[in-house]
Amino acid sequence: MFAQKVMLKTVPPFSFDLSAKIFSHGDKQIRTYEDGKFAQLIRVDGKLVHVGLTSKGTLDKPKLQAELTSNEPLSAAENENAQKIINLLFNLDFDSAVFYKTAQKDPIMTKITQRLRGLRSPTTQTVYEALVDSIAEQQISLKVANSLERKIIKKFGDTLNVSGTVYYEYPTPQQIAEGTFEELRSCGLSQRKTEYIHQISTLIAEGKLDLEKFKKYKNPDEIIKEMDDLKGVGVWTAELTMLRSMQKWDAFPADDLGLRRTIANYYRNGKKIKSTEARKIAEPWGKWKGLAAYYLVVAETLEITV
DNA sequence: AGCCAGGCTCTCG
DNA sequence: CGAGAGCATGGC
Repeated sequence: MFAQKVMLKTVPPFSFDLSAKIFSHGDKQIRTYEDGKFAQLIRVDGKLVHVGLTSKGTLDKPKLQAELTSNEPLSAAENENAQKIINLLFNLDFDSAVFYKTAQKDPIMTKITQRLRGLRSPTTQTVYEALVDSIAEQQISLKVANSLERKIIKKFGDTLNVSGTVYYEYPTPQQIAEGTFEELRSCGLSQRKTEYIHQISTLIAEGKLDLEKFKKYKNPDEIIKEMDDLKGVGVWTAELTMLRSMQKWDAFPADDLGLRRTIANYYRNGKKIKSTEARKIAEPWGKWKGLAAYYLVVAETLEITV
C-alpha cells in the first residue's frame, strides 16, 4: 500500500464537520464519518484510491488534509486528479457568499443558513451514480432506498482493503451491465427499476449514452428534457440527479413529497402544500433553489427550529 | 396487519 | 388523452 498526504484549499466558510456528517453513508464500508475522519473510495483514472479526510482548520480558515492510499503509487497527474475529485465531492471551491446574501430576502432561510453556515452540498463522482440512486429512490422511503443502494454497491462494486477494512467503490455502468438481470433484481429492486437501471447501464457501456455531457449544458430544462427520454426517468429523477451530480443548484424538485413536507413544516406550520405553492415559497431563493432546499432538509434532519 | 413511502410506466376506457 | 393499477421493502 502506498499512502501520501496532501492539503486541500477550500473557500471559506466551510464546515467540514457538518458537511461530512450529512454526506456520510450508514455503511462503514461505503462512506463514513467517524471521530472527525471522513473516508470513502474514489476512482482516479481507473485506479482505486482510499481517501481519508480530516479538518486542520476552522470554519473561516478552513484547511483539509487528505490521506490518499492505493495499491500502486500515484503519479503526479493522478494525485492532481484525486484532489480534483475530492474538491468535487465537497464542492470545496464553491463560494457560498452570494447564496447566503440571496437567502436574506427570506427570514426563515436567513436563520437556516446562519445555523448551517459552511454546509456544502455534496456532488457524486459520476452522474451515473446519482442517477441510479435517484431511480432507486423513486416512490419508496429513503430508508428502503438506502438499503437497496447498499446492496447494489456491495454486489457489483470494486473493493480495496485498507488496513484490514474492505471498502466499496460505486459500481461502474459496465459492471452492472455485465451482471445478470437477476443479480440486480436480487438487490431488492422492483422488476421495473431493475429494467431501467440495467438498460441505462448497458447504453452507457455500449457508448450509446453519455451522462457526463449534461454537466456542460447551460439550460437545466434542456437536461430535464433529454433525461426524461430515458426509460424510468421523469422530471423528478432528472432534477434530483442534477442537484446531486452536476452542481446545478437552481434545479428545484417541487414535486418531491419529502421536500414539500419539509417546506410545509418550516413555512406553513406543517399544513400540506402543493407544488405550485412550494415554487412560490422558493422564489426568493433565486438561482439556488435546490441548494436552499438541501439546507432545509438538512435543518430538518438536525431538528433545527427557526 | 396493512398502509404508506422524495415516481414512473403501462394499460385501459 | 386522463385516470388508475402495480411495484419492492422497511417502518409505523
